[in-house]
Amino acid sequence: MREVARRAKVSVATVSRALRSPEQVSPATVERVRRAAEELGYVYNATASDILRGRSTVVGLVVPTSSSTLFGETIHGVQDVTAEHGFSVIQGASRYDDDREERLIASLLERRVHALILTGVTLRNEARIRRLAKDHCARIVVVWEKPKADVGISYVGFDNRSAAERMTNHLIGLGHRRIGMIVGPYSRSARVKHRLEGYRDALDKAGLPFDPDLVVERRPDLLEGREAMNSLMSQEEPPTAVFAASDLLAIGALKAARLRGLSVPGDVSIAGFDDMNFSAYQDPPITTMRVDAYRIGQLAAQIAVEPIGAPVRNYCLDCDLVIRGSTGRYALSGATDERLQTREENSK
Amino acid sequence: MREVARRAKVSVATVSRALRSPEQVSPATVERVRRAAEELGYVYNATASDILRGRSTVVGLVVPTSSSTLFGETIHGVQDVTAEHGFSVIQGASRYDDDREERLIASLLERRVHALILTGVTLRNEARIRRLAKDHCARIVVVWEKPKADVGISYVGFDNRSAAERMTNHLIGLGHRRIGMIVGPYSRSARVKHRLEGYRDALDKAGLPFDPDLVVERRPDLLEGREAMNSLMSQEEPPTAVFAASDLLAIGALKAARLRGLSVPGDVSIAGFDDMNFSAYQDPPITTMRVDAYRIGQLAAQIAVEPIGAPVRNYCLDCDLVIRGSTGRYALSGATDERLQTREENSK
DNA sequence: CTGTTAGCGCTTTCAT
DNA sequence: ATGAAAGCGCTAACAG
Repeated sequence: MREVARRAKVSVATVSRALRSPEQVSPATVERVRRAAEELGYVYNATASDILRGRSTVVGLVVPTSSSTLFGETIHGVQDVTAEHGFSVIQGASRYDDDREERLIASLLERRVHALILTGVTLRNEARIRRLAKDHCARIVVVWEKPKADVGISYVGFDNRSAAERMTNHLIGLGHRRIGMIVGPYSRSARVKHRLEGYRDALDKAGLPFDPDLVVERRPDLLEGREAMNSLMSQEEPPTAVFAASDLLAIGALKAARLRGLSVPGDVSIAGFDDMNFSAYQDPPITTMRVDAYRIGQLAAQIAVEPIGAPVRNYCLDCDLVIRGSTGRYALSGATDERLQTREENSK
Repeated sequence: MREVARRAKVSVATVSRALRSPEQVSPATVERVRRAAEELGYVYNATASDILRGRSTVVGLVVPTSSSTLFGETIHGVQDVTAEHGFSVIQGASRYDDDREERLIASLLERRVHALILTGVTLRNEARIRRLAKDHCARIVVVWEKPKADVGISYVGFDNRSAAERMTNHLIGLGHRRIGMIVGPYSRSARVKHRLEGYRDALDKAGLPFDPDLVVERRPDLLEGREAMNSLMSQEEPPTAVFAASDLLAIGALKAARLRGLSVPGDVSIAGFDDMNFSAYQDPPITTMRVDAYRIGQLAAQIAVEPIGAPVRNYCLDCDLVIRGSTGRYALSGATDERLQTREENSK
């Protein structure tokens, strides 16, 4: 900038003004400065500006994994809105690891992010986050989850408990009485814990017994879904329907069913959660709970870019039950056997 | 920091030293400073440090989309390696849009990133990037692509052309003579263009005619894959095998085949590219070309964190042909008809 | 309209 | 081992 000033024969202050608020400077000077900057290949230093003005135009975003089409939509939502406001996004993936998440948050704070968008709150980090919010040094937004109402933190989420209850009710309504559940790490993530609670509530209200053997906790990925399904279906009295708390697990479960020669939904129904883009493309397409991941990102970013003192905001979004081919009535067996055989021929 | 200094009754310089290089300070003072910092809830400001030292510990990463399990792996690779070196990652998604990409790169440069990791080079931005590399203001790494050798830019990629040629040869080897191709935006992305070239080369070498009607250009997503397949199979003389230049397109194509009552690979073979985690979970599992996306990210990050003056480095990785159930010999029809019918019953 | 000056939070000589 | 002072690239307040 100094060089630009010298070349344009003005002071650095004028250069700054010409570039950032041209209306304060005479057109001729603006033009001269612009040309000088151009010729020297000068690029503005946003960091220096931030530091001087004691603010920051970066937001930090922590997701469980970057390798998910779902959180990817949230990321896009965040990027689109922040970009409009001239913010950049530093992103990190916790990979479902507490230590990594902690290090990530620490490094984001050292970068002096204006806001922190966190996907969920782990039990371990909850206290810490609350302290951060207190210190008012950064805005905090929790997404994909609706924390207990009294926390005083902004969030953009939906009611995981009631959504899971609705899905379970769908299966109960189809006549299923033994319903298995495959869940992510509920001991770590409130989001997942609430889904499990919704499942239990639905069973309770329908007067069905809760059988802990029917609940399997796994890391949310395809292979784990497959293994979980195998372990469920190997039981003495296997479930007739399985509710996977994420579509990733559901797709894995579907694969396991296929390899075992089970027809879906003829022999066993499978339901997912999230409505990932892939879910409609499975065979059969997967019944799931649609969540507007992009919208979550947009709203979170809107909250994030507000000034530090702005009020806490909460959005609780709706989600939609999307009924597709992977769930069906219990016990219309009979024709199943024959279908089963050809099925095995078809699949690898 | 000033406050910490006051509380510990030392100068700011000592605070800095005590925190960053404790060996230069007496243990007692270090302890006093540490405690003071703790009590005041002081957090280090990495940005200020960067600006003073005239360097930067942030790298910029531009991917086509954040919503892809594949680029997600690359992102993880980058994050893991950069984190080890104390760098943060500002990430953006171009969404296959030139303007957005340009704005993104501009904003990253204003943040004074130490390095820029770019997924591919668009024709439009190639000149610009070359200029950036010349200016030596940031390290540039191109990933997922092997640019023309003479460019003088670091890259971590693989030979898209020869990989596509191998896949096409696989199909030819199975007896296919009419092979369709569904490609991403090859007019924009060299990566995609090379895949198309590989396909053509394979046809040429096998003495098969190139029929432009058999090549469909689409945005790489599921729905477009489905539509592309429909348009290919509606032709008067449809292909007996389809090579989709990404697994996303292949999965979409598979869905289209299913809905049309076509058996895969009985009636038509489908091959993909990338080996996304979902591909093995389709029915039938998809034959594809495996790319080590995580490794690409790791290597790119290693190059990125090197000092500005460090040499240009190039890595050309291998990829593996993974043969699964979606490709098969041409013309073993006959049994197909009957299979077809049950298939229609099964799928929704 | 433009220049001068002070200073953001930190690190690094250079003294002591 | 510690402190004083200069300065990174930029902007805001104040003068002119």
